Amino acid sequence: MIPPDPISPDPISPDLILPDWCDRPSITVAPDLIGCKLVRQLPGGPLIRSTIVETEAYAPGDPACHAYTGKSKRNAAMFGPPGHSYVYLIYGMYHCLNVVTESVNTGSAVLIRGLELESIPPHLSAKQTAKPHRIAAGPGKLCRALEIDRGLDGVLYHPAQGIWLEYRPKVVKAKDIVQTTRIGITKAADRPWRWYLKESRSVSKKLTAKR
DNA sequence: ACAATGATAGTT
DNA sequence: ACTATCATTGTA
Repeated sequence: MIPPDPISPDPISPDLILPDWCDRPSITVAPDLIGCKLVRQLPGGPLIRSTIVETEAYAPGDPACHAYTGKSKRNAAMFGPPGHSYVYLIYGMYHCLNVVTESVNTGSAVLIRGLELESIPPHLSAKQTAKPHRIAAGPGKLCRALEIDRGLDGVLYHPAQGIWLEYRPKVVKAKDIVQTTRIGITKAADRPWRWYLKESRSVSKKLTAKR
């Protein structure tokens, strides 16, 4: 299918994840994104390549989903075409990055919660001393590391936008992925719509909070 | 356990 | 206009 954007057709890049692949239920796309690459080209800065190690699905009819009560200024991108971003500000200080799933006007997305950076970019080298593998462990932290804010809300995942997705470079087996309940929500907290790479040290939290 | 910090959505 | 809430994080 053709991306509904006025973006010039890109050179043959078989690794690039396109909107059509995201046009499926978030509960299917979320585990499929584990092991895929998120790449960020900072404007006038470094190229940051990373592996997605933790995701959560937010679905139509899901009380925890921002789209649950309908379209608004904040969540408009969720109702847009798949394969685009949805970025929002949370707690007044952190941003969260999503991949919009399913067709226009559906209102579903996958929250990216953890990234493993392939290397530490220069602008983060000061923080490198502590725990480099934790720099993008958590939805707020990864947006800070990749300089993602609402300016990137609703853009197509594509090199031309400075942010894109690539397919898994190698197979990820089901037994290497853990499925648990989602973090930080009160509504529909029992739905097991969070996935993470078992072996990764860049997962925000390994176990779901009890009680 | 809790403060930081501001936009959002629902209520007067 | 007012206010409770919030898909978080770092520090105590």
